[in-house]
Amino acid sequence: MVLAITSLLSAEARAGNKEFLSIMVNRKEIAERTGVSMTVISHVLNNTPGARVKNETREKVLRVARELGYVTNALGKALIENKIHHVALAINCCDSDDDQTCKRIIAGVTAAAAEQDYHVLLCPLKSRMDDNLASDLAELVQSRRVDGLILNKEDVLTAEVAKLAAMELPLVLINNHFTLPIDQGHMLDSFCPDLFGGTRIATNLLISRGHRRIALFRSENGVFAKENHRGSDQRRESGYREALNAADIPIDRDLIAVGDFSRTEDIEQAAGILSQLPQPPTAVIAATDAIALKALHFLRRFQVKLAPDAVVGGGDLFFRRYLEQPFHSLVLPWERMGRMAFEQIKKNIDHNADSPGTMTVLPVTLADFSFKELPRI
Amino acid sequence: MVLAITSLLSAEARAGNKEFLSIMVNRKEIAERTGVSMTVISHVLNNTPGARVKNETREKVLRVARELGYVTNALGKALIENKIHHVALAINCCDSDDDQTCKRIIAGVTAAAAEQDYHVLLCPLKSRMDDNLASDLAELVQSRRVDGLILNKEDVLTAEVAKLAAMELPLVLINNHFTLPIDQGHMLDSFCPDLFGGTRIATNLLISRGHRRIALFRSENGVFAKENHRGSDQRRESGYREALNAADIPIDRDLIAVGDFSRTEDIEQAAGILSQLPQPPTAVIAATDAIALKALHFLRRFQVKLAPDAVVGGGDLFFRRYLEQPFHSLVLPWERMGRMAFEQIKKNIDHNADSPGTMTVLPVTLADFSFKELPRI
DNA sequence: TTGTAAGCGTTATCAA
DNA sequence: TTGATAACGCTTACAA
Repeated sequence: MVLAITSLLSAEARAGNKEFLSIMVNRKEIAERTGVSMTVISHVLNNTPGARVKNETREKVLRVARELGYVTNALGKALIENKIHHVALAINCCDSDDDQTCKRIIAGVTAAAAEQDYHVLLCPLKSRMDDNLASDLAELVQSRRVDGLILNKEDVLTAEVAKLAAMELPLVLINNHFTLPIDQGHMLDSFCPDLFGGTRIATNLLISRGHRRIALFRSENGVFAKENHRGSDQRRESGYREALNAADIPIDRDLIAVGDFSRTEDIEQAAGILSQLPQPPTAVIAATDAIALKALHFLRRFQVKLAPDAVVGGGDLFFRRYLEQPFHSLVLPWERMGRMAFEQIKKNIDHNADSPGTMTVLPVTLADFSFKELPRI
Repeated sequence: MVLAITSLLSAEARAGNKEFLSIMVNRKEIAERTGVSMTVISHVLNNTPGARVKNETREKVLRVARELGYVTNALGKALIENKIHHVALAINCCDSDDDQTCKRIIAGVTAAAAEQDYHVLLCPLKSRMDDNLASDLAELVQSRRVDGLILNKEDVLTAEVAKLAAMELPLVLINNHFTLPIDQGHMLDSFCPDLFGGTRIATNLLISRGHRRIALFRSENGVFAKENHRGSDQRRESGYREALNAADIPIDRDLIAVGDFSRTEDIEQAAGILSQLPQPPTAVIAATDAIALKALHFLRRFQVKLAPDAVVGGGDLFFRRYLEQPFHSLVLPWERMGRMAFEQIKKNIDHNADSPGTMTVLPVTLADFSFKELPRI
């Protein structure tokens, strides 16, 4: 049931309105009204550096342009300059709707773009569906709708990225490092959070609180994990191991839960297994606050109770502060990565001589959060 | 600290690569290789209805186009058709980062747009800052970067929307009904959730569980609330009152908490006041799950304990199911609204004769969620 | 069935 | 300091 109310206003009453298209002004009109040529008008409106225009003429043009409400047609301009000042941001917004990653990356990219008079075209991606990813995205550039691509997809097939890379179009990756085998040496600009360092920090925190049985919820991305040895969850596990090793705590494989934790069932199952261990964990590290919350929930149901500060999630989602059992979280620098990704693509667009390609790893920190603020009840 | 690794690959090794721009093919090239005129090529590539092209010619053109990897330049086409097949979605993504509204609207709009070969330009809005909103958005259309505008902003100044409306450009509103005074009769296409009905449902649910002291957290939007009598929180309060009246429960103004609940402090303060009442509430209704969670948190600190099913939030955020004290939530039809908004703007763009304008109210439902699944611990 | 040519709104080259 | 004129890549009368 949808309630719709239609305005009763008669067609005649609105008849005087011109269509918006018909009131759109072009430079020919300015030329006619000012008696100035297109060339000069162009110089005035673009403030062409090094073009001398008599002050009187300039002001006349500007005045008429303002009077007519003239706005430059970006398409005409783009056609000749071969730059429309748009970039595409390809990102998955729909799935795993329980975090803020996508919003924060979008915020970073659009903010940086706005500062340089760029606009952002949004291409929603489906999780783990790469059918025509490369060609769909390439087409956006080839049709000149955008000048370059920012691709945020962790679990993209290497072959698809390779296709894009081969096209030599302005491209920047987020959450995905792309490197061809060392002897071919091609590298794409990319930005990733330092999940190794972040997880080490998280693990160290828990160790410093006296925990020795720390469970790690670590995703397994199937085919993607197999072909990419630098997969994000591998990096997480390395950080975890590094911290335990440094503290001389033996690694117990049973504490490392592996599954597709975008599926709640997998979290429940992992929690069940952990709870059955002879010595269940006393602390938990999870990739996201969503996984942490669910893990905590299911562990509770399986009678495993953790201290409120014995959990570290990721993403610093607001809700973790207002739980009866609040927990720690890693701050992932999504906005900053978005900003940097735009700034890099802008460079690639401007000097389209291809640069060497840089892979950038950004620091992950522990969210500050005092548990004293929130006494347990 | 940012760790950056630059590829060691020498410039020479990559020297053979052509710039992507130089490999871009145009129709002149197809014409040369096939010996066919631009006209025919155009007919073939566009499948112009009612154009007869010899099959042999058609296949030759298609083959060469494919061989060359030809992609139509959308700018050239748009310049002449005066349609670029882009729409702008103006929406606030950054602030109040604790809900999914923005993501879900984006998902709806982009999905519907993709079905009709449209692309979406994202314009991030700042909360309550309307400086040049109308002229900034209008400029997107006037510069022909987009064919129309979808504006999602609840607390926009009426004057700014009126400016946009006056320009008669393709425009659709989400979360904002715009109506000029009845004698002027102008109405814009708009889509809103039925917050009146939704809140009535929520209130009825709590009444049916035996609650008679139901607190309502209802936002006050300052200047916007004053100038707009149909503000969303007014509609919420009406639904609440309607349900109580129908059940013959007297309305106690003390139970209606008013504040700017995007600020956590306001929630804390409201919870404090509610807890001091001679008869504190036994149930709570809040606009969003985020507010509900925080309200619950602070009420708990003020020693007010509610039953797990005595709270109704909004937005059906995942976390509410995994709390020690899970709660109900209203499902707001954001994707659907996004879809409908796109479909409407598409119509407005195509038949740009202006239509009467329709305001559409979409049903809000109670999220299904069985508390039996989750025994209290 | 195919081709010629004008035009969409801009910038750029070159001359005046 | 200004102005013709030719691009840019495409569509579309109109002609052949």
